[in-house]
Amino acid sequence: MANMEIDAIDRRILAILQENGRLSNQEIAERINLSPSPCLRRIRRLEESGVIRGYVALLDAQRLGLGLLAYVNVRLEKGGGPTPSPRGDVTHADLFRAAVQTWPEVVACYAMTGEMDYLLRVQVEDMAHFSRFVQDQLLHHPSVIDVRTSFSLDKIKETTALPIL
Amino acid sequence: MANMEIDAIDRRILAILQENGRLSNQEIAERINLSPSPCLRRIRRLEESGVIRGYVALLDAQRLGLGLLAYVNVRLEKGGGPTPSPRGDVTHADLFRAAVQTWPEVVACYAMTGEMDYLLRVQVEDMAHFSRFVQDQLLHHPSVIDVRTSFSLDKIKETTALPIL
DNA sequence: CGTGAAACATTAGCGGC
DNA sequence: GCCGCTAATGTTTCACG
Repeated sequence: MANMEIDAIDRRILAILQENGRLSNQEIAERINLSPSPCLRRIRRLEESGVIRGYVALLDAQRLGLGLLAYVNVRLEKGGGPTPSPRGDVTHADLFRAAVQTWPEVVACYAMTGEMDYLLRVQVEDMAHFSRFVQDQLLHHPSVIDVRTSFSLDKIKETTALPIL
Repeated sequence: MANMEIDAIDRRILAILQENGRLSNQEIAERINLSPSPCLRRIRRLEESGVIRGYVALLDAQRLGLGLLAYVNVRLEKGGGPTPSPRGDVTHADLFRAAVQTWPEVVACYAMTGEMDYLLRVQVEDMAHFSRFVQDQLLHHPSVIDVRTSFSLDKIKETTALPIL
């Protein structure tokens, strides 16, 4: 089911769901002028095919005491792991990626083109917490060479909805 | 309702909902050993207070033909707007922020500390589309001085769920 | 906080285009 | 193939103990 046709009606359903993921099937059916059963069949098909990756609630970071958002650029050592082992090497990239999965304050991490190797989105309570994270986790990690941080001063725009229409 | 107490039970509800925003109230109530009505009352309270900002479906960008993700650092002109007007000025920042809202390919934008003024997350079909966006929109904008782009090579981690437990 | 009943939503089966 | 109807099942919601 990796490949599937997505027609204009599917796109309208997706546009609605990525703005409000809890609308009832009936409500969605009404908005696209379809009866509930074919509408539901389409939604299930989009879910099972993986076009819809899932449904989530979005929370307010401020109100949960996570008021500090940072983007951190990380550069790693090149080549094999920290113990230069024979072959079938664990690379620095492998080690770093595994570590990232265990750090809860890192909510996103991408391998990037350009000067730096990785871009991390880090969501924490305050500067004290962030400082501890950088000192004790990031800079402490054997694969990390260099770290450059920018802090978010203001959120101009932020949406999980993709421009599909 | 800006300030409200969030106890351990609320946090467990939030942790569940930010992983699966379509679970039925009954299912959530079971998982936290509560009966459906107080559970629903808590959820409604969290929604109305704004701790839960909303519910969304997350879509697969690849399967929707939006396979290219870029982070773009933007630097703006300093001071008042492009027509150096008397006072009560429209600043370059104001102009740029308004433009950002109208660009669908920009799914996120933050004002940042550091060398560059803004960080944009841009989601597009391919390099051709991205190139058009930079040339025709970004560089064409009168407030923009400088633009530096990095492209995502690999998604190591990405979650909308905040580390609240 | 929990119970229960009414209102509402989801889902599978079937006939028609 | 895809749509829309109906009927059974399951879920949400609210008044009340």
